Amino acid sequence: MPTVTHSCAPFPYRRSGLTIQTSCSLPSRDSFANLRPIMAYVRWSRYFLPTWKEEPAEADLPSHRLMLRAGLIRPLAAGIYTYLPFGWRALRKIETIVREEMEAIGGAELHMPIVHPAELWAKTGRLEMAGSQLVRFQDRAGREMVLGPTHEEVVTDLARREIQSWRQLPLMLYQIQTKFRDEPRARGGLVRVREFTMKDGYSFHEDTDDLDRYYPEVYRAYLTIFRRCGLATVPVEADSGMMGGSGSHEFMLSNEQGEDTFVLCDGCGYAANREGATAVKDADPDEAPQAVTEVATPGCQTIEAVAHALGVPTRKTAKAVFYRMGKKLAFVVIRGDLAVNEAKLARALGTTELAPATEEEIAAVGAVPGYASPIGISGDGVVVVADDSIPPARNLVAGANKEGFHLRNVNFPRDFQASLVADVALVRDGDRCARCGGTLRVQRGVELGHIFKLGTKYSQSLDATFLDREGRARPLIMGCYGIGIGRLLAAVLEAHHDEDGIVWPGSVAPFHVLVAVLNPKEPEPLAYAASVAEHLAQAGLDVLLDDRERTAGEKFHDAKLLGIPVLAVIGPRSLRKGEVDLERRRDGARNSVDASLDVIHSSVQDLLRAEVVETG
RNA sequence: CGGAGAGUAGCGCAGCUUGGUCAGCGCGCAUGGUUCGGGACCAUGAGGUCGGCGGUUCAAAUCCGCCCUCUCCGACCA
Repeated sequence: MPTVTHSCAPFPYRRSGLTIQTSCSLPSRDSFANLRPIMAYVRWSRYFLPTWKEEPAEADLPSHRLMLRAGLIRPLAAGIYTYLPFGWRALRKIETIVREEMEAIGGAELHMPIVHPAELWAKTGRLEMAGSQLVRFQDRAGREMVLGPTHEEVVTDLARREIQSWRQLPLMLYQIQTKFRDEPRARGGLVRVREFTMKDGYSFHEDTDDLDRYYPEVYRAYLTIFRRCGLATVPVEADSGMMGGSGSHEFMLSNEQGEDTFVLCDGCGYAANREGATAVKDADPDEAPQAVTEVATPGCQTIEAVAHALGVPTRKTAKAVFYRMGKKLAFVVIRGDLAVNEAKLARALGTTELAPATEEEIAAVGAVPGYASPIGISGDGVVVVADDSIPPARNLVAGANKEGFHLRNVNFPRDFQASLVADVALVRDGDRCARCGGTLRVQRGVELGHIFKLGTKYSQSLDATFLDREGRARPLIMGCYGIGIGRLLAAVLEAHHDEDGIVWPGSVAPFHVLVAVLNPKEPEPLAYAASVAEHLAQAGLDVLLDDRERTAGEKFHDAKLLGIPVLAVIGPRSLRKGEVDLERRRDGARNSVDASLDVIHSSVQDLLRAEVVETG
């Protein structure tokens, strides 16, 4: 057997979880049998963990600042990050939790490609729908390709080829994979990025009953995953949006700076994404319709100005809002105190392409911007939509379609008609709950997970069918389930930090213990600290040894910044007394224990057990 | 894509209004020495085409134009 020589690495060249032979020649075949797993610790002096003393100017969110300062990530471009070793460890801890819970509900992990043929996306109609978020390019043969922003198409194509019989169902496939979406606006560090790691799962069922039975299992698994990561999430009813399908929930972490908005009832617990939330619209006491009269309102182009000029509350006005959908114009009439929810409007109109209309487009249908009136508007080019707040309202002030004039006492449907009456209003903080009459609160949050009952949207368009028990070919019933792993990591930091740095929940901490030698230049303390680290690592703990030649102050500050649950301090002061000082990151509690390996080990374990209770 | 802000040494910033000792400060980094339990001290030193291109001028980090990048708000978001 040939001997390959290479330079010897200085001790220790063993990293956690790896088995690296440190001899200078490859071992013989037999010697592999003697290798046993080496649970090694990590020496900071030989690790890559750069920390920053100063706050980065670019970052706003606490999680983003901490990830940069504590050496978890580094930016490459807008919304594109490198995970450094410390951050990658945390990410892998989270992935492990996700894997365990997915396997627990019968999921089988696979790995799908990141590059897809565009043709596949054309078949489901999402090639154009996904629009500019979908990165497209050509391979050398000129074939159109895309970077996968999600994998419904690919997994359904796989199912089409492989699933023929009801006997193969149900099936849950999942992966942890990189996605790329060219977001128009990346923001907030890892909260909203363009390249990201996602756990995406897809279930296949023979009928909707089976999907309905399985869906709650995933729902519960998601709650478990987030709880194990130390996060209390709020499941909210969600809009299934461009995914299609019949039911959907988002799992939100309540956070002031979150990228999403949801509504929570303080009475019955009703929770919904703001896109789909409904609220009671109190109607004013019924009053007799009055005759329409014209009134001069010069310079009053906003509802507030008109209401003020005429001395009426905004809820006694009708607001006109215009959207362009394709070649048509949507003329939305809504009570003046309410705002239009574009997602609801799009759903009511059965369209996905809504854009605010320009003044020219508004004028083209005969309306006067600022004084637009639904009265007398008709024609093929315009669809009048009345919010359901309009029919019960009496004697509203509306535009007169004449520069500088409004109409008093406008009533629906006496004075104008609508093609459609629907709830298209945005829920406001303080609105009353449609279910229990309680008060709705609008909250910002970070969307950590999203689950959908897809139904047959993809199986139909990709012709993924199976033979049912009666021998009939039917499209697969599907569900899909996503978790943003990097965003979950960011959320952990949002929820678990203090002014000094990160405070990891034990379950996802990159290391369990940080062993800090205060005087690593002295051979004996360093050797002793190494033996402590080795001992703890052999016991199965993830250990980082701070053997850098830094002042004690720097080490203590870095320890707080990194947020490793337990800090073991080895310095001359305690060593003289035959002790080691242990400090818990969560509350700063300190105690000195006898400097024997076993005592240190059991003391550390005690502290870590307390962590599990607190976060589990 | 709209609105706002910012690009000067690895990080944080000053200098720009009023063009000319204006290539600076703090931290970090390197070397030597002193320190050594909560971000120490002294000395010496390395490091920047001032985001890019063009223009004005005797002279541009500084004035003008175009472009690029980054951040925040909004639009958008399976």
